[in-house]
Amino acid sequence: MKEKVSEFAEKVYSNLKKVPKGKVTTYRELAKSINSKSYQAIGQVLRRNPFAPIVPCHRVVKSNGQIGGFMGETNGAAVAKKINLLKSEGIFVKDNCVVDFENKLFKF
DNA sequence: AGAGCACTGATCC
DNA sequence: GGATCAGTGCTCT
Repeated sequence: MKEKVSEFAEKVYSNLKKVPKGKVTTYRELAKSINSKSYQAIGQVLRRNPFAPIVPCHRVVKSNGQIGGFMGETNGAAVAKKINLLKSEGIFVKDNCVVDFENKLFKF
């Protein structure tokens, strides 16, 4: 796979890295901040994530506070790990939903 | 060129 | 409240 990414992906990663620890963001806010309406494209790019350890893709959740997916799995061990990671950052997740999501939500 | 996707909003029941 | 349809832009095959 290529480590090169398009401008779109670059913006996504750039904005995502701006999210402070202990906070989460949504695909919607992220897409809007990069002037794009394609939320799926965000997921697509993050899924292929060429900067896996560099970009905190686990800090991105759905607009309703649900986890969404992780490493290509909408629900599974990968998601469980994502939840565990968030928990380490002070973000608790219950039933695939972020606890006190609105408070943890980071807005650009 | 075509299909798929880690989504969302609107619509329908 | 849940299920389904449509729209959307980008990546992969």
